[in-house]
Amino acid sequence: MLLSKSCVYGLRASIYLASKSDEEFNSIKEMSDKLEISFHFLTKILQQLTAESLMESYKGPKGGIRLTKKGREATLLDMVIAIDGPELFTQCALGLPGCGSATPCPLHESWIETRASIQGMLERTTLSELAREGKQNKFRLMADGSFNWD
Amino acid sequence: MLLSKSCVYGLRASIYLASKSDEEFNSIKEMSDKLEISFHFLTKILQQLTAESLMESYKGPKGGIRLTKKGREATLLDMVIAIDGPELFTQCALGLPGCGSATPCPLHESWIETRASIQGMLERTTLSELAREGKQNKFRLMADGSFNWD
DNA sequence: TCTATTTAAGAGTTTATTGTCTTAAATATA
DNA sequence: TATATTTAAGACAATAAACTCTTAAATAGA
Ligand code: FES
Ligand code: FES
Repeated sequence: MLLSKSCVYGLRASIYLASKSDEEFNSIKEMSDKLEISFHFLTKILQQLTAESLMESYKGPKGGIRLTKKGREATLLDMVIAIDGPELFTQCALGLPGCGSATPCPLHESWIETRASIQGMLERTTLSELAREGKQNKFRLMADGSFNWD
Repeated sequence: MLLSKSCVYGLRASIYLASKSDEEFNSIKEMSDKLEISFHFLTKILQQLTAESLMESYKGPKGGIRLTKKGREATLLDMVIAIDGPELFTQCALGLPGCGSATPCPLHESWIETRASIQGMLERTTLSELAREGKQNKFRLMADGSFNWD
């Protein structure tokens, strides 16, 4: 799979949050219910993102999580790298250490091009854009189309 | 990672075999030594490929493995699908079931395009080509450049 | 035929990923 | 201040991926 499950969950949550008001803290429990993601697992992933200042959380009643300014302006690539790390965009397609034109493997030329196209696609896409389009076109954010963008 | 380790090992072995004579059976032990891949693990991966008629093996002294005609004409995509399955090229980037334009997620349009570019890159590249170029340019097939194409 | 060699097959182990559960810390509100 | 609510943190469990080991089957060559 291109992205880990953690990453995919993190992206879905990010898009969810991007579709919400900037100020309000959103309950993780409610989000995990709506997106059908394990609550505790999602919490851990979001903690990674708060550690990277892409989100911020607030404890207690009325508490929850929201995107920071940085997070709202972030691209999918930023989120992916925060969760899965940059390896996908730096590593050799054949898993050899030190991918580079100095010591290319047979796939190198093709791969750096394809890799750049993956990266470019993630870089071009901002969370707010995605959330806006998702809301507008009622794209789904969970298995069945039952997700409600409000 | 884009491809599983099994897949990457399988690809490296496939390129290795493509650089060898069509008729001779190549010792898996020798190949696993040269490519620095666990012998038993590699054997299992190659068994998958023989099951798909991309390779054929022969037991006993002077035994080994070689590409079939089908295997020699195969593209990287064929090898990848034989080992990792077609999921990478059919599944939703957000892991939602049933990726398709009928029930798109917010990433769908971008992803099918990028996915096609990955597939295209693997499809364009045949094993024999890769082996020929690798041999010619002494591209590396293992960690250090010490691999010898003969 | 006997032995050594090599792949096949399957059980078992280790490690990483994914997911669950419990307890602690913060905080709003009664 | 006491309680309920919510995230934080870490231990724990289940599953999957990666890797190892053992035994069986095929076969070349002595
Ligand atoms: S060295 Fe293999 S892709 Fe760059
Ligand atoms: S439905 Fe998500 S990528 Fe197609």
